[in-house]
Amino acid sequence: MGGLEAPRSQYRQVADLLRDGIEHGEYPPGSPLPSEPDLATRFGVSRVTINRAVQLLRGEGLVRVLRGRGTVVRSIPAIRRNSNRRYQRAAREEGGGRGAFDFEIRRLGLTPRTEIVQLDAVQPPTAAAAVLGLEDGEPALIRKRQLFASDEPVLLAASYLPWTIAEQAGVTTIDTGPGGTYSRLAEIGLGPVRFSEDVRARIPTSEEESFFGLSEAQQVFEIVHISWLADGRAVEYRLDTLPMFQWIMHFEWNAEGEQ
Amino acid sequence: MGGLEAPRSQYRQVADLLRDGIEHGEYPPGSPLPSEPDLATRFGVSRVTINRAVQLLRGEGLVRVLRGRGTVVRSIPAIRRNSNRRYQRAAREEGGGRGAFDFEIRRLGLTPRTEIVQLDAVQPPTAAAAVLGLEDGEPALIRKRQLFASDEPVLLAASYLPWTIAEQAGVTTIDTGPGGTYSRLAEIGLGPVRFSEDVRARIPTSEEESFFGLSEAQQVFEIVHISWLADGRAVEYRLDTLPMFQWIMHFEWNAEGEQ
DNA sequence: TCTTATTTGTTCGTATGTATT
DNA sequence: GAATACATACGAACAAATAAG
Repeated sequence: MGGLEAPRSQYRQVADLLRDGIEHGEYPPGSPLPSEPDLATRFGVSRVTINRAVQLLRGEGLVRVLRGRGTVVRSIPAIRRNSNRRYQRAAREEGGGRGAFDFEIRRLGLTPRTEIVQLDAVQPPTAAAAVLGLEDGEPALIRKRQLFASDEPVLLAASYLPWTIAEQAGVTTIDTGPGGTYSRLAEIGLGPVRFSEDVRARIPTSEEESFFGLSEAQQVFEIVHISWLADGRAVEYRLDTLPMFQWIMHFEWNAEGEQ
Repeated sequence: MGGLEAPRSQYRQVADLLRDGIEHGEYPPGSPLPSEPDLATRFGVSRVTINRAVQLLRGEGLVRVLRGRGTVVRSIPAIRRNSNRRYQRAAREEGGGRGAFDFEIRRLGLTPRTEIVQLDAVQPPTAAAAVLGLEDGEPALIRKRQLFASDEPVLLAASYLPWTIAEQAGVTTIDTGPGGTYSRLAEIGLGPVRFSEDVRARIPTSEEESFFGLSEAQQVFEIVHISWLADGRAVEYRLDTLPMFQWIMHFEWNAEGEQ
């Protein structure tokens, strides 16, 4: 046995102890945990039990496990995603950054970075096509981005716009100018007036798993963001994927009526 | 080995097969999965491997595991939580129910049920006291509820109101009347005009674990809901806890300005 | 109530595979 | 290639919860 008691399973007790160690500074952010054989000897349990405990911490986002190298304590604090503020012009343009993401990250003293991994005319997924009112065969602009906070991957975003609108607004290039896509849309009279978001949790795709360094037991937030025009049409369909432990989502709205 | 191939681990392949079986009707909602020894023989793997696969499905909310009895396929579909609609008077009063929760559940053809487990004057948690502007020692009304959809536990809610306001509004009793607490608050001129919600994922408390039937690896949504008055004061601090797989959260808001 | 069979939960020792240094 | 570190898998065993008698 080795000192660990019965009512709570050993791997959960080990996880509790390691969690305490992380929160109390014994294992500071960025530092490695002892190796699993080490911990097994230290706690007097088998390595399988240690591994299971570490999987729990991994699921909580407390550690990042690097196969062949070791396990390190994560260092990026939770990022507050202000859904309302994100889509106000002031927030998009402030600080010279290209959007509210930059602001959210810099506020934490971290360095934001955005990589565009795809910028193309494509056949949109059926869900996106339906929302955007695209006929069969009508193309859409896809803008797929990877976003980082101090080199930690924190967000995957895939945005779809009707190609004709994207071309007219001049947002088919990498740099969409000050204020980004929304400001260009506003300039041609197609600025969205209302937004909706659907948030759910799901298991990551294998692409997301490797990008975020997730285990298969961890889940991600999936946010379906839709930008609406005054006449009820949608101009943008966007799919955001976020590691759950990395974000706090903030929403605000007024009480009655249709706002 | 037994027919399962290398690049993807066996327990994940087993999970994939079981997931397919559930989605394709081989194991319909409410039906039991074969026992773990059975599945071990069937797939030609050890029972530990089967157990691990089932834990994955459990984490996704596809099955409910009952120790000593077996594993059954869950039957409650994802519930759409419309944060905006929830706090409109029409939604609160419609259908004769006592709130938007009833509506959301009935829409799915399920039977809503609410149990009040605590209704008291208490010292609020520090976070709640700070938001509500309560001095040290000032009491708050706590209204703690368990909510069910066709007897499946789907939501835990703990709401805090300043006691003096709660008494004045007449909401210190179990039945708060048509439209609920918000309608009573409105009647004394303290109807909230704005709401905010902070959504994050965290591991469940042991209370939540047993109430929702979660494993330790599953997480829950925690929603901090605050109801604001026109003068910037808060009248309500509420903590909602939801099993992640059970809900889709919907938000809507207008584009510019302070709305 | 007690007993027994069934079912899931946990743990170990051992072994092998894969990734990194 | 060798050493180190994490990932997966098996067989075996026991614990804990449940159900049937």
